[in-house]
Amino acid sequence: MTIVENAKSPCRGRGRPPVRTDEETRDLIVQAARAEFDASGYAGASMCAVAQRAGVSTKTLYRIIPTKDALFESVIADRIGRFIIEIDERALAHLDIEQALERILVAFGRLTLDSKTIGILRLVLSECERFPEIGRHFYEAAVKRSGDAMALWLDEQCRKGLLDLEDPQLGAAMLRGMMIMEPQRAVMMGQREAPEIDEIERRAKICARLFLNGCRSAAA
Amino acid sequence: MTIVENAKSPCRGRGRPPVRTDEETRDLIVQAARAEFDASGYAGASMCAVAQRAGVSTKTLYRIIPTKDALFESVIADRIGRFIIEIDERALAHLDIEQALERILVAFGRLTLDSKTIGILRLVLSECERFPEIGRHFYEAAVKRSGDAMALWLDEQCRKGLLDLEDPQLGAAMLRGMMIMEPQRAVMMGQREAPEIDEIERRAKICARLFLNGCRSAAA
DNA sequence: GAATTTGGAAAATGACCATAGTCGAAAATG
DNA sequence: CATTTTCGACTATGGTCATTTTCCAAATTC
Repeated sequence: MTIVENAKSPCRGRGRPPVRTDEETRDLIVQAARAEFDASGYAGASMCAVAQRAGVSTKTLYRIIPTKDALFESVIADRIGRFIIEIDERALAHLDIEQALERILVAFGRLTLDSKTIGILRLVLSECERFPEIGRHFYEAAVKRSGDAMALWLDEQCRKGLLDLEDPQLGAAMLRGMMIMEPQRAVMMGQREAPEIDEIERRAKICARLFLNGCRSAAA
Repeated sequence: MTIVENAKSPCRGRGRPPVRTDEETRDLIVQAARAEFDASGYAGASMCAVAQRAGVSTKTLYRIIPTKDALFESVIADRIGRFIIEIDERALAHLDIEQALERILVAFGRLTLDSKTIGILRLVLSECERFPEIGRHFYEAAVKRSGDAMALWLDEQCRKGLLDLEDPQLGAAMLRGMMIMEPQRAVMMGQREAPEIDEIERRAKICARLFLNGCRSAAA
């Protein structure tokens, strides 16, 4: 008695079969919307342009995602998972502390200095007044989570006696700032291209050394 | 034979005297526009709302500032002078290097962690795709100039042998990042209030110590 | 082929906006 | 009071946009 089936099950229904599943269409739309919002901001983006970019009609667009607000939120939600940096203790175990921190900073830099990431960040910053939920969600899921991961690692190094830090959260915040603020801001303002991997590595090396020296000396 | 007088000289003209000078009206409008753009972004702001906030008619608004673009540029231009940090060598001369750096960081923090400053920064970041001139101008006049001032000071300390830095520009960038990125971003995302002066001072102290220790140790 | 279902193209709707222009009430001079 | 000037209230125009609706050409089953 399964009256309700998957709406898109392939072999039922008499009419014209769907070109794509709604899932796929949804993806197309969200990708298109990301590009459009990125180029024009929330208020400047046009639903019509999104539909064109996605290659669907506005009718389909509105069937899948019913309002512009919902579309914007979908775009952010779709990307938010990519803003988290994982720190894998075991992969770093065989490295000395400076090399390990370098690795962590490189991972963080690759993530946050990527031009797509910066595009989303700009969107969030621009619109978080209009969509406080998005600001909060992004901050919790991306900024805070990366910070916590770093702080946890720093705290562990302290417990191992390799480091002396009063406040690992603050230390993590400073590390992130010294690593990415300047280049990220320059990219966001259109004053330079996103840095290549070798620049990120160079920067990470200098940051790691300066930071660790700063802490070790403080301990002495 | 002075035929052309000041357009608003108080005692000529037979008709109704102007309520304000055009200068004053212009100020009113720019202030109102700052609030409106800040609240709604460029595309979302309405000229009508700006006029209402300023308490003038749209006619007057357009007489003083002829287009929305020009208004936006006026808002940014009006504020851009406030984003520059001056470093007064003589005022710092009697301090040791750590105290001096602390002072510099406090000045920089007060400037860049102020909620009005952050509002303008958000505007610039949001709209610098639409107004590349604004992005460039802001970057040159604010970001770069502050950075240069700091780098110059750092370089001088190196020459005095108090510091060992390969790249003072990079050092200045890192200092700024560690000092302000995290709190500035949290404020911009609406996740906290702008920090009070004592928090800024605490942060400056920690930054200065960590940074100087980092550099000195690198020299040893 | 008839019935049925899909989704694109295009137009319709109702709102808001930048910008320009008209009108007239107020306030000063002579 | 007549004249002159300022400026706000109101209206108009041409445009864009989000959202809805209509119409229709496939594509599939029976």
